[in-house]
Amino acid sequence: MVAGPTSAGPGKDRLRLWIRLLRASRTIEAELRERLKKEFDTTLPRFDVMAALYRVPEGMLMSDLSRFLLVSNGNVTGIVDRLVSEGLVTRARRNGDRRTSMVRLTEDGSKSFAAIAAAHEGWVGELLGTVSEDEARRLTGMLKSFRSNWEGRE
Amino acid sequence: MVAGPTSAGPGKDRLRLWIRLLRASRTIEAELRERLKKEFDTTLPRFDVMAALYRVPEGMLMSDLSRFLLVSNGNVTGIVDRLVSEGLVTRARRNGDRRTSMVRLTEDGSKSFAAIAAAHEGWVGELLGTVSEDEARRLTGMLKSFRSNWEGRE
DNA sequence: TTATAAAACTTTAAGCTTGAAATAATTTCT
DNA sequence: AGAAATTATTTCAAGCTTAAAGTTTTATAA
Repeated sequence: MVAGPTSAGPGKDRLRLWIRLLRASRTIEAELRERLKKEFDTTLPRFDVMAALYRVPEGMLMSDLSRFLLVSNGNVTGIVDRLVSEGLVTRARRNGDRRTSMVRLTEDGSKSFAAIAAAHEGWVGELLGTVSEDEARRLTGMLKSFRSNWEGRE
Repeated sequence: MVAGPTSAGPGKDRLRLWIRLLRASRTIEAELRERLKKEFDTTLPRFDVMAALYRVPEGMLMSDLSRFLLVSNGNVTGIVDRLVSEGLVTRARRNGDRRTSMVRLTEDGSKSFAAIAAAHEGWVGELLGTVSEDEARRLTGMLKSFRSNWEGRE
């Protein structure tokens, strides 16, 4: 997935783009993961879940989290389990539908996340420092448009 | 890692870019993983290792693979173990330095990879279909330049 | 030479990830 | 109402991933 095209030819430019895209995100991801571990003793998946919940004080269902984060249901179960055991998140059974539970950040979780998110934003700014703000906006637009075309189709 | 900025402000554009980048690569990666599984009963990590080896008939050391693929040593050990047990790869002890071993594709592995790689390239072309070849080249250039600036530093 | 350090790998423990199977609760259909 | 399908979630097995610790071999140096 990270190696270059095995030969030249048409369509190779998109393959090259994909490889670049993947290497870039893996490299940045690795760096962020390492810093999250070192500075805050946490992980990317935990950070992801907390970031999702931070925007929605009323909480999210497990399936909302799963959809939003683009990961499987079972995956979210495990991560939330660990966050609960650390007191950063709660699972509240609901009256209306007893299959579901609302997942929310605790006060601790919220404070904790705010601190981590601030550092995180700084890191991303640093790691993407050579991309101008203007260029960043353009790239973002390109990525946004190409994604929506095929994803979520059936 | 996949949620948006928690507030507005300066530096947010790079954060937005990072989130787009990550969502894009996760979405594409998930699609490719699924197809590799369904069509060829293999995985992305196996494909990555085989792609790396395919370019180098004389083989690679474990540490070369690890460096090239941006993953840890122990990780490569496990993946190569499985590829060996499937007969797609061999580990050849070396006379010169008995700590190391050369990892090579077997003939089976090589044939198998060629078929998978052809399909893979088609998929990537399809998934990135809305990006023109020209745009792909420009994006690739941007990604290349911003990466090299901080990665591999000390 | 012989201790010491360095290098190349492997092993291990903990956690992440998926897809599939299992549970439980709710909805839909007849 | 009762059966059947759907929905929300958890559990499970297998595999991926890392960092850290351990092993073996090679290089360095006193």
